[in-house]
Amino acid sequence: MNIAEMPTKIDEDIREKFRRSGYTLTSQRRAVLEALGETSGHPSAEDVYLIVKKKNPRVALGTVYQALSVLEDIGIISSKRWSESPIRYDVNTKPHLDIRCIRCGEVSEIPGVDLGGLKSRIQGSTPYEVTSASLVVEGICPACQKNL
Amino acid sequence: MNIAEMPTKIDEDIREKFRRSGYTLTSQRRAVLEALGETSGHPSAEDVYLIVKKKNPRVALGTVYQALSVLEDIGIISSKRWSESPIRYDVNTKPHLDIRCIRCGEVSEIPGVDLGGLKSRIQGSTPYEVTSASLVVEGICPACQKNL
DNA sequence: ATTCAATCAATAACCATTCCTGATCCGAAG
DNA sequence: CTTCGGATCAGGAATGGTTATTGATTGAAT
Repeated sequence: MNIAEMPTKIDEDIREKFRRSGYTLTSQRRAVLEALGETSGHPSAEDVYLIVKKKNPRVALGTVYQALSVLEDIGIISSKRWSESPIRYDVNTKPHLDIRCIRCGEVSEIPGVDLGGLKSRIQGSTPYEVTSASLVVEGICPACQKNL
Repeated sequence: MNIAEMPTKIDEDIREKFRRSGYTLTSQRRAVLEALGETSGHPSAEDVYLIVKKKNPRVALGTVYQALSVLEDIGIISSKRWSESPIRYDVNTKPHLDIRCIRCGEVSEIPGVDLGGLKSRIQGSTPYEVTSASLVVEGICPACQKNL
């Protein structure tokens, strides 16, 4: 597998999703997506804005919000909310668990927890039509545990 | 069991929690708590404010927020957050599931779902010290399903 | 009754996010 | 390659829930 192929493959995937959705793949939206891919963590809209601004100082914060909303709408990225924090974005769109440190704010993934059937188990106990069920997890990261 | 005893019993419980916490049980805080008890639903701070205002038009919205924060701090009430909604308050402090209708905003409890061991199961998969794990559930209520 | 900290009412400030407007871009059709 | 119209953009104002500030008021312990 040629490493140089990867970006092209990803591009094809993304282009396809944009085409099907009717949205246009603009340079700003591509820049937002790239910024999201560059960060190891789970950045906020503001974080993404600051990264994008380095290469294109003219982008507006509102544009970043709008781009993130479009990217999420077509299923290229996902978002999660915690109290005391702006919305965090993630290139991982598969159902998974993320935990946020209540001291330093860092978010990281928790692998290996089975979330299967959560929504359907809930659906069995309510007359509502369940559209989403997500787990919000908070804690104290190893670094902050040490620094008291 | 004398029905007239109930309010007194509740009062004792609450008085005790206030005394232990060091906060003072003021008329405003009592009014906020009573307002919460009167509503069948899961009111927002604003909802509570409007109810309290009927009997005491001089209370300030900020006072309601502060009272709710104190009541939650000492474990008399609980709160939950959904996107697209202000924080909702509840006199039920036991772990339980609530679902919010994404059409009309109504919140109601989902009984009969076992949440046991959720936190500890997560704790087993992360080096973080897990402090909270809560489920945010959204859906469409029966009434809104009918009205298209 | 007095006192001092806690609480209050009123209002300003905050912050993440959304909305608005006129300018700009971009792709489809000639 | 040009034209055209709708989508998108930059910049900035507006929004809405919540928190912070301040001087006045309350109330529990002397």
